[in-house]
Amino acid sequence: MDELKLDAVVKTPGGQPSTNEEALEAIADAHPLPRLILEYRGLAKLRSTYTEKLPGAINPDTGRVHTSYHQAGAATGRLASSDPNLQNIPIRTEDGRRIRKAFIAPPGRRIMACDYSQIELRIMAHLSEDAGLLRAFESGQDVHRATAAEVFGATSPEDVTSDQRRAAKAINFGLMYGMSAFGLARQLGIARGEAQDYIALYFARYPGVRAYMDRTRAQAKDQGYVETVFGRRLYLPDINARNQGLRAGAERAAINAPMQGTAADIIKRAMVAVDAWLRPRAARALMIMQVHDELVFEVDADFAETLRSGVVACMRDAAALRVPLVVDTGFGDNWDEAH
DNA sequence: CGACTCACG
DNA sequence: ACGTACGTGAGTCGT
Repeated sequence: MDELKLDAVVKTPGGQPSTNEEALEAIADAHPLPRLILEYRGLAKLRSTYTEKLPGAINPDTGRVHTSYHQAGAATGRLASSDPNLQNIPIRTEDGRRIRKAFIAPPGRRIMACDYSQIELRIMAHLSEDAGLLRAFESGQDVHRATAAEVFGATSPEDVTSDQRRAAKAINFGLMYGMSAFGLARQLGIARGEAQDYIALYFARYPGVRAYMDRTRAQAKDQGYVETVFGRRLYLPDINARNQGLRAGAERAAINAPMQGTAADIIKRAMVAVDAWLRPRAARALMIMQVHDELVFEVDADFAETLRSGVVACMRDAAALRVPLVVDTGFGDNWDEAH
């Protein structure tokens, strides 16, 4: 970067000039090299982590890849997956999806994927009891579109542009992570002041969400922990630290953990229910993977619809919140098609 | 073994 | 004023 006079705009946690995707993207217009490096890195990652590793992970006795799930692997209550990690199989790029297509159903069977729709935002609606958010989910609206209509003042959700919806989606996700105006600005490529305006507008339209977040921070500082809907706690030893960076990090974790943790509780309850439902039907279908808000099955082709209705009921009824839980399902001969 | 990067929700 | 979005696992590189 020195030689080509390209300025680094991002620093690593160690204070060095970063060469990560964001940093290279920022200087890609000044020289052809950054984009070539990104392209190479993306392909090298897919090859070294997946293409060259997964075939060696096939168990010769079963002909399958078996991951390890860790029940207490993540602080929030999520499962973790390792050796190999099957919770980070690519999906976001076309080349990546070629990896996912390699996970196939045996002859005569199909893959079924079932995922919770917007589960963490639904939990935020439940916990905050915010009237606008509850209404959006109760009426089955596209919640990012509804948020965009509120924040950007569209007369109706149909008038929301794709850019407005994208910005609203970033706001919705960012809020659940305890983001700042700076973080939103960076995510959207806009000025800090503009991002701050969006956030202020959001909280004006969804006052229950702001009150909930203030409550959660206060409770964390007071009690030293936050908890999920079902009462499972995450202790936050840094929540009152004098070191501002540590303290701010703990505050963001305090905001996020009840939502991420409740979602983890709910899908685990669903898995127990699915297991019980499936037990007398074990020859017809297997629950084979969990990916945080998704369950994956293999199923006899002629049993697929029966499985779908059984699993959807288990997942939908795993918790009774102030908003409905919605489950999306898909089938395919491979995991990619099932989405 | 730590730092960095990047795959996923 | 300050740093700046949550939670993971794994590959590569340098020490």
